[in-house]
Amino acid sequence: MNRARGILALTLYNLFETMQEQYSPEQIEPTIQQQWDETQAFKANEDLCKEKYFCLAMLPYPSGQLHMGHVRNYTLSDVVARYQRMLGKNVLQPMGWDAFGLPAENAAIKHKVQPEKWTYENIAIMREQFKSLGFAYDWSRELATCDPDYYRWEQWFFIRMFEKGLVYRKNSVVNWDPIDQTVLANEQVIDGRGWRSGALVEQREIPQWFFKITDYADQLLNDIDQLDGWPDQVKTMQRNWIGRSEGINIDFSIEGQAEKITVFTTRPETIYGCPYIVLAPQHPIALEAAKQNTPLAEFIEACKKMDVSEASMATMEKQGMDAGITVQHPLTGEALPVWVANYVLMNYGTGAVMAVPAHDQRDFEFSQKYSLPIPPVLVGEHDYTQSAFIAKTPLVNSGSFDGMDFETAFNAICDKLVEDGNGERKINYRLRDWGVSRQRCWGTPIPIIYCDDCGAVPVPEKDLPIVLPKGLMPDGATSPLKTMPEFYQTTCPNCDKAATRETDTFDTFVESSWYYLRYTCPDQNEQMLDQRAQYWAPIDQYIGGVEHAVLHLLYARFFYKLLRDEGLVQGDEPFKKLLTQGMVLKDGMKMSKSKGNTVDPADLMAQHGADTLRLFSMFAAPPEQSLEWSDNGVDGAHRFLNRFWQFAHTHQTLITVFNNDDIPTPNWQAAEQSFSQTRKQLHEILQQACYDMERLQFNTVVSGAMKLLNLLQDIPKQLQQAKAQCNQKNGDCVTQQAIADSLIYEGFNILIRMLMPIAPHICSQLWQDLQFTGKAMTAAWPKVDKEAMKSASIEMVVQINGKVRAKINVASDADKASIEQLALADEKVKGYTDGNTVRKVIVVPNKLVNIVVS
RNA sequence: GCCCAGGUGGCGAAAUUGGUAGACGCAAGGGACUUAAAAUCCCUCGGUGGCAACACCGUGCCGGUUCGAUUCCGGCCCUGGGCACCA
Repeated sequence: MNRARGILALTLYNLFETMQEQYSPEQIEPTIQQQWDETQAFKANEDLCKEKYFCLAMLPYPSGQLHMGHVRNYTLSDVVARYQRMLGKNVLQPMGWDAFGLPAENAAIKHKVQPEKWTYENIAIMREQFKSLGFAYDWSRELATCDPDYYRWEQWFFIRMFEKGLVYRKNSVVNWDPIDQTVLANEQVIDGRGWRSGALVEQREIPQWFFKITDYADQLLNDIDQLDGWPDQVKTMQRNWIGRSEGINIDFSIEGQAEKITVFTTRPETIYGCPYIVLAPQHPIALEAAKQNTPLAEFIEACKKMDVSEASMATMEKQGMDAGITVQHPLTGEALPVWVANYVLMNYGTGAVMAVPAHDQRDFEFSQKYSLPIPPVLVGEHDYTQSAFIAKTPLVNSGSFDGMDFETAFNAICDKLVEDGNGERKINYRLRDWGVSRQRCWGTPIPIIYCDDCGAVPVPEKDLPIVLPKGLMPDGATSPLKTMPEFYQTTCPNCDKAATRETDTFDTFVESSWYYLRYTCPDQNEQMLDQRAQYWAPIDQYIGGVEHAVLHLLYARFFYKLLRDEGLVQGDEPFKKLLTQGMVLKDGMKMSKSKGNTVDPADLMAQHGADTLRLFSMFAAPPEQSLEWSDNGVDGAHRFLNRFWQFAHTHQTLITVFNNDDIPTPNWQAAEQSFSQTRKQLHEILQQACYDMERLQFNTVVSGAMKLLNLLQDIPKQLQQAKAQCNQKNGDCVTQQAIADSLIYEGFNILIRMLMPIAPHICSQLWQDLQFTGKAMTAAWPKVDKEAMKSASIEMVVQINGKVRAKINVASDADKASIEQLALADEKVKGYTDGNTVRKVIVVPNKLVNIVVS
């Protein structure tokens, strides 16, 4: 009986022991998260005494469940935020929801659920998932862009811009589905057909609202130079998107008419090589000509039977038709035919180009197809049956301009055209004004009222916000706002007559162009932004997907300048540093529901915990590259955390004792060589981690942490050897033990701080278990001990003709001459140099010696 | 079509940006422990040849610059992102 009880007690005791030592994220993580909640650990205050740090990841669209792209994006941001906090900065990291948009309307059509309900339910799910991932957000600043308290300020600002003349209304083409009688987004057009109806999509012109972003083209271009913290690739993409080019508008007078056709060109020096000019199908003169020309009218009509995206325009087969009118060449006086072709874009330049088939590839292909002339006007041997000759060589066949080089000819011809009244120098931008009207119901209502007498009248400030009606239920056809008189019937603010509201809503890019500033004062009900915006702006680190490299980031930069010009913020640019994160792939493909290759972060969290997921997503690839998903890799990350946990618990007493009694300063002089080497490596790893942290290369920070743990796990073995050695020498083995212990303490202390930003739950828990001084929340980033890294000698590589042949040990302060001598004296090296002539010796200090022999 | 990236072992990657290619991890193979399995620990692991020391080849392909190139230059091939109404 007693014996049985004894065995039971022993078993329980063992069980208790194993439970203690078991790494259980499912217990640790909620506990730690609750501590953060209760202490409002991440609530940010405007503290003027501390250096502020605004860290932000692009706000998510609340699509439902979290996907791995979210986990990666928001972990990156969280690691930066926590790291900066450890450096002592006053960190703000908020979170919000890009809550308007098409998917909510699609869900409404599919599941008969109101967009608002769907959106808020998704937000609730995602908020919980974010919380269980342990992100250090200041939740008190959370915002959703579909909240009238948010979008009222967007409406207010739009009206300010209207009053300033920075917004206007004009006709613009959209994709029209003739069966569903609705406007389609580009993504809803599949192979030229409506996604639901299958009808051939048509281009249709409707009036829409525009922001005059082109007024800011030069600023948006020039201020790119201020963006030192942005990747070059993104800056280049933005420059190219704005596409500033210097050229000239040239008038070609139409024979027999007073009217002229104006073309824009950046290559006026090739004007003698222009055998015809080409109009976009939507060009007013083309439309005019089509009135008396049925085949032309049919051709223009046919050009409308396609979607409006630039990609489909550019890949489409070039087609054209002679418009039956002629113009006069401004320099030769020659009569030139006018063509209409689908490859000329109405919304770039003047919608008309002078063709120079010999020196422009698109014109060349067009000339070949329709057997039009290809007269060369530039010097150079070239086969003009194969391709256009693209170079800037001197002119030929160009009258009095023959022989001039590119620059001289460019200026001389421009001057001549301007002098004759046929030209005007012009700087053109590829950038177009930003069309913000959307024919959708789940968006911010555009605050405009149409009155028969007064025209488009802005809603008075006192009537804002214009709130979306409740109970919206889109059905895939006309926007419900257009069928709700209670929404659109109103009176004119000017004359009180019956009037109609605008039923279009804003492009959701408008919301995402300024949300980051609203985080600074989400509770401000009197104005759009207040003094707190001045404290926090600009964003110190912005993080988001590469797919936003142009549009979102350009619109946000534009809006910041608009806000600056209204005195609401200071400075020119909203984002000091930018990190563009790569995609998450599986089997080499982007993860998506349609491809059926998704991995559910919720499952993985349930299985391994948040820290494992965070660790893996930081470790698997550098932030900017695409990340290949691997289930085995996740297991590996979990194994590492388990090893980390086990190590702490194996050495628990040791570390606790050291911590409470302060670390004895070990006598490193008395240490065996291997211990100083280990300590040197330890600080080298830390130094690398500091460097990698600054350059946001977290994958190598994780590998550094792994190396560090491997190093610490080797110390007991080293101790055994050291003890054996000092026994032989009758030395002080107690000292060796003390040194090993203090190394373990020092190394683990560094390790736990190094991992804190990436795996904050396990680190916080261990910090408490090991009774480290102070709170885990206020732990500082570890410091490198430069002394530890000093060493009397270093190893250098010796190459013979660029191939590594030997290694030598040299004093760390040795000069080049003595290093060279040492290298040449090496036995292995002699084997290569004997009987050969040493031509040259290159010594790279601290790295290598290369001996060139022959 | 245009603009921007990327291409390194069986796989994810590293190489502080012209200086030891493959750190760290995954997978695989072998071994220890175990009645067994799991877990854990130890060893091997770019290719070819060789018992071995070692030799040669090797960072998408072709060429160039350099004592030295994954890194710089020129040309090509492939993959990914963006192209203005997906966000």
